[in-house]
Amino acid sequence: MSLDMRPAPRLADNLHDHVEARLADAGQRYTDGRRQLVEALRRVDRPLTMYDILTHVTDMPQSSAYRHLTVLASSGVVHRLAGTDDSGHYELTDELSGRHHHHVTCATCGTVADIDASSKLERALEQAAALAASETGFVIDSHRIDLVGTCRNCR
Amino acid sequence: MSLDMRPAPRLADNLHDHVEARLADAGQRYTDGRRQLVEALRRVDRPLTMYDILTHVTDMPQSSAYRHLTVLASSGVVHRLAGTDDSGHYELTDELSGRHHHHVTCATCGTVADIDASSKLERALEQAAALAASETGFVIDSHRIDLVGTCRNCR
DNA sequence: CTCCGTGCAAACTTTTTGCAACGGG
DNA sequence: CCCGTTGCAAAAAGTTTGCACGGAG
Repeated sequence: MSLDMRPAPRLADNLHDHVEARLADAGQRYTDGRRQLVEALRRVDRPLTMYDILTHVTDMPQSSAYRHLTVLASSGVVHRLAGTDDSGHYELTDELSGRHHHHVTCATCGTVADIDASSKLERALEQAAALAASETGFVIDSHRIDLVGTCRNCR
Repeated sequence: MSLDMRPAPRLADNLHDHVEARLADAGQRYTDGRRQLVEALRRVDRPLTMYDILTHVTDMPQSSAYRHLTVLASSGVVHRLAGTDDSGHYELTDELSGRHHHHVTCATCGTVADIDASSKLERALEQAAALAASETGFVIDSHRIDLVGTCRNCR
């Protein structure tokens, strides 16, 4: 996991160029399969499960999707989140999507939606991170709020 | 998931009585195996994986542990969290442990530690929850912060 | 006596990996 | 040509379930 020496792209216009550059930094190629996955994650703009992904990217073997996502994750292109159920969810990283955000998970169906981060919230989280560091001895890399609730469909 | 009509025990002195009452409410018995699990979760006082649990509670079949934890979770005695890795972590609920708290996960080894919630943080989270509700149409049940970092052992 | 709880083994879900073939640089 | 990428199938890891027995109420 290398530090980000590259200026953060605030918009996703030239998304694929940035993805390619990140992959190149990690010594990886931006192949067609990987491009399809990035494109799907951009289009849907919501954390997707493997099942969701294979619905949007047909004719890709599951194992290839996992391998691509692993590469994309370690290159800082995508981020994997856990959710309340057992399956992982994938999304473009904050740096590539251009917005820092958090998540809300549906306790019933496991769907994850994004919420944008407010500055007030961020300040509170910074404090929480500092507190946690001093209490637990952890070095905090990142923070994330996960709210749990019930989505429209499950009500 | 029933509402909590029972006064929250602020201390865990009579923990087992409270557990028994919650189970009784759900029409369940407080058997020896279940007691062993609750006792282990109390002793270690940190979210435990199944692997951890079976280390502390020897001579319990894994399937029984899963079944007990499912019962305990649906009775509001334990809570299951996701973490960054693929395996679930279990802990006593806030109501039984007597303290509302959040978590910090080690990105390297997956260990999860607790952090107590400050009132300032809680206020910020309430606001975030309200914002999320209006933006996404979710009804928010609970909130949780998950900080990600590196623990002492992994540095 | 009747269920609930328990153990064992097998099934199921999600994710990872070995191996061989393909193909771009 | 070489090495990274891909597909297929099998394996691994985590969790759930069917079935039968035993013990508590």
